[in-house]
Formats: sequence, C-alpha cells, structure tokens
Amino acid sequence: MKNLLSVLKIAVPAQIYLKDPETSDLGKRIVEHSILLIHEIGFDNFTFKKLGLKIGSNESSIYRYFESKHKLLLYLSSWYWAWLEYQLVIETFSISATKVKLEKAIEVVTKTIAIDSDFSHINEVILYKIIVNESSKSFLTKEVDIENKEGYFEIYKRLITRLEKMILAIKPDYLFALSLASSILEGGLHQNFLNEHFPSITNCKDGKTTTSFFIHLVENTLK
Amino acid sequence: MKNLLSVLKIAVPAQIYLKDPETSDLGKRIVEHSILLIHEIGFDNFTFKKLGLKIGSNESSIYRYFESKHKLLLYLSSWYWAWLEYQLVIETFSISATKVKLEKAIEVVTKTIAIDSDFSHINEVILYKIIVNESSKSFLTKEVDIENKEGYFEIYKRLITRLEKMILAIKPDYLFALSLASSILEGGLHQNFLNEHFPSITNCKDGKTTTSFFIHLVENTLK
DNA sequence: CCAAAATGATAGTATTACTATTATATTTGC
DNA sequence: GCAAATATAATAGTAATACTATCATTTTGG
Repeated sequence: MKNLLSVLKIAVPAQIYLKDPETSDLGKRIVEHSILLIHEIGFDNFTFKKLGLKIGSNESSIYRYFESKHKLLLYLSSWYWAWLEYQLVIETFSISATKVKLEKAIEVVTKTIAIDSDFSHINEVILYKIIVNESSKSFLTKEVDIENKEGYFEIYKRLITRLEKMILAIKPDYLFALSLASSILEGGLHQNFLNEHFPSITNCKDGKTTTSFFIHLVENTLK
Repeated sequence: MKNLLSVLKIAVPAQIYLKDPETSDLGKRIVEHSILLIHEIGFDNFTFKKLGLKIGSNESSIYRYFESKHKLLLYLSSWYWAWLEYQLVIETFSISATKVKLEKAIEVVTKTIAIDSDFSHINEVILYKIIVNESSKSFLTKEVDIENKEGYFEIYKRLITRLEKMILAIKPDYLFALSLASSILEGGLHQNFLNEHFPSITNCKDGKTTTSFFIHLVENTLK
C-alpha cells in the first residue's frame, strides 16, 4: 500500500484549487497544517490568517492556492474520498466472492481510521476526524447545486456508485442500492460522530463497532 | 391533531433562549420569519440584522431573545424535534402490534413534511427544509460537548430512545437498537437531502420513498 | 545572471457578530 | 389615569472575518 502510493498521486478535481498545493513546499505545508489547525480549533474558527501565522507564511500567499476556506474544505474532503476510494479498490480487488467483497468494502468505509499510512504530508488519522466532524459543511451550503454542477463532488459520488455495484452484485433486483450505499458511507461517519459526542444514542462502542453494525444491517437487507 | 396542539405548547429547553419568543408578538415574528429567511438565503448568510430589516424590527431587539444565531438554530431544531416527537406519540400511541407500530414510527420520522399543520405561526413545511439542509450545523461545532451537557439536545436524544424502545419491542436481543434508531432519523434527513441536491446517489425518488427504503431495511434487519 | 514566478508585507473594504448606551414606546399595577 | 416597570428602537462602537489590491522582495529555471 505504502509503495503503491509513493508512485501514485491522489487526484483532486482541479477546479477546487487556484494552484495545485501538491506542486510546492508551501502548498504542502498549507494542506498539512490546515488539517492540524482545523482539528485543533474547528472549521468555524479556522481562518487563513491563523493558518499563515502557524506556518510562518502570509495570509495572501494562502489565497493564491485556495480562494476561500470553503474551497480548502472541499479539497480536504475530496482528498479523503479519493484516498478512501483507493483503499477500497486495492482491498477488494482480488476478492471474487460477492458477499466477502462487500463485507470488506463496508469495513474499509466505516472503520475509524487509526493508523497514518504515512506516505505523504497528510495525516489521515487527523483528516478522518475532520471528515467526521466537518465534512458535511462542504455540501450543506446554498451553493451546493452550482458546485455540484462544477464537479466538486465527483469522487464522493463515484465512491458511492462503487459501493452500489458491489451491492447489486449480491442482489441485482434490490431497488435501493444507491440509498443503501450512501447510508453506509454517511451513516458510518455519523455513528462515529455519535460515539465521540453523543454516546448515549449509539451502540457503536465498547467493542461493538460501526462496521459490525453495518455489516449485519446490509447482510440482512440483502438476504 | 390540530385541536390537541391548540392547547399544548411545544416545549423547547429554556437554556436555549434568553427570553421565550412564545411570550410576545415580536418573539413569534422573530421565529416565524427567521424560518422563512434562513430558507431563503441559507443559515450561513443569515444575520440578525437582515432579519430585523425583514420584520421591521431592530437587531438589538432580536438579541434580547437569542444570544446568537447559533442559539436560534438550536431553538428551531429543538422545536422541530419536539413537534416530531408529538407526531410520533399520537400516531403510534394506539397501535399495539409492535411491527405495525414501528412501521408507523418510521413513516412519521422519515417522510417529507409537505403539509403545514397550521396551528401556529411556524410553517412546518419550510422548517422541515431547514432541518434537512441546516440542522447538522447545530451539533457540528467545537462547543457541542459543552452544549450537550447543558441539555440543548435532550429532545433529539429522547426521540431516538423512543424509536429504540419500539425496535427492542420487536427484537429485544438486537444489539444495535440505538444505532439503528439514530440511523433512521439522520439517514431519513440525508436521503431527502440527496433527493434534492444529489439525485444521482439515492433511489429515494420517483415514487420510491425514503420511508419505504427504511421500512424494508429495518424489517429485514430485525427478522 | 536575468526574467519570470512565487512569496511576503502592508493596506484597505465591507460585513459580521456582537456589546453598550440611551431614547422612546407600551404595558401593568395600583 | 398615572407612574413605574418593561419592552423595543436607535445609534454607536468594536474586534474579527473574509477577503482584494498593490507593491516589494525572494526564489528558481533556463
């Protein structure tokens, strides 16, 4: 996994940024430390000025990479979904048994990310926490339809259709494969959010994982 | 239903507001028109200044009711959950068959609200749209744990435990009743959000409802 | 080593999310 | 019916936000 990623690059839709942060040292530091700072103070309190201060750079320089903090969040989200898609593909590629394949897929997309794959400047453990706590804000806006048309959510949607295909491979006549796929993905994040902030309304804790909840759910639904 | 609500009052945790908006004409206009304005321009672009302009009142007067727009969103969310809890209770109260009862409950909490019950100044159809598009922002904050301790989310959590009980009435040994309950509630909102903004990743459209998706899902899971 | 590109520094703007103070209505209790 | 209390309005002010614009300096690629 590590080796493969050292030659591959996570591809984020180019419309999201003004200048590709992967092409410079400053760009990478912006991405790396934005993750740490958003995790630290929350997206709502995060500003480019504070980030500039943290990385010893100037606010105006950051604006040359991303036109707003909202675009930066879109970038981080897309990066995460692309990374997750990659994990999904390599982890399930060689599995031919449809049921085992879907089970593995559910595991990949619902588990809490706890180990940094360490192939880049991006800390996936912290990024995952941002995805759990902030990623919904990337589409809960008045501009969502325009941004959707511009292709900002392509990777996310492709991930869901990948899951859909694995569901349909098991039960081709199931009418809600897309809804089930999107429920697994967002629901997985939500259960992990509840585990952290509202433990009284989730069972996904104390050894009972979010993954096992969804595997049980999906298995019975497709029976 | 109408008659009952004309003598009952939807109870929102008192910590959320500085002054109960139900106790004055201005308060009611604040709530009524905040719903319309948030729907119109989105919560992120909504300000008390704009609301004041809209209702011909002063920004500073609105601050006497709610200490921030975030608290106002918490108020609207709590009001909605309380209203939904009321719907849930009266619609399921007289049903004794556990399976039918849960089915009815799922219907109540996942259906798109399309008719205003018209018992108050609050337009539930528009409020429902705000819940779908904005309510997550009420808990996706750095202050969520403090606010949870202060009791701001009590009604929401109680709603989920009501659903949990109905689930356990069918399958007492099911290990994920809370997670299933919270998945139905948030998942229902999310599928309706997708239907509006990302129709390519949901099947809940064209006659196939969010409700039928969840009824099928839950029925198979508890089999 | 020169030109272009990238970055930094500084300044400025409109808006936001408030707080504080004072003035004016409106309600109510006696 | 009137004074006192309460509610609302008007105005001003503040620190921060989310940028844009301009110009200076540094870095780098051929």
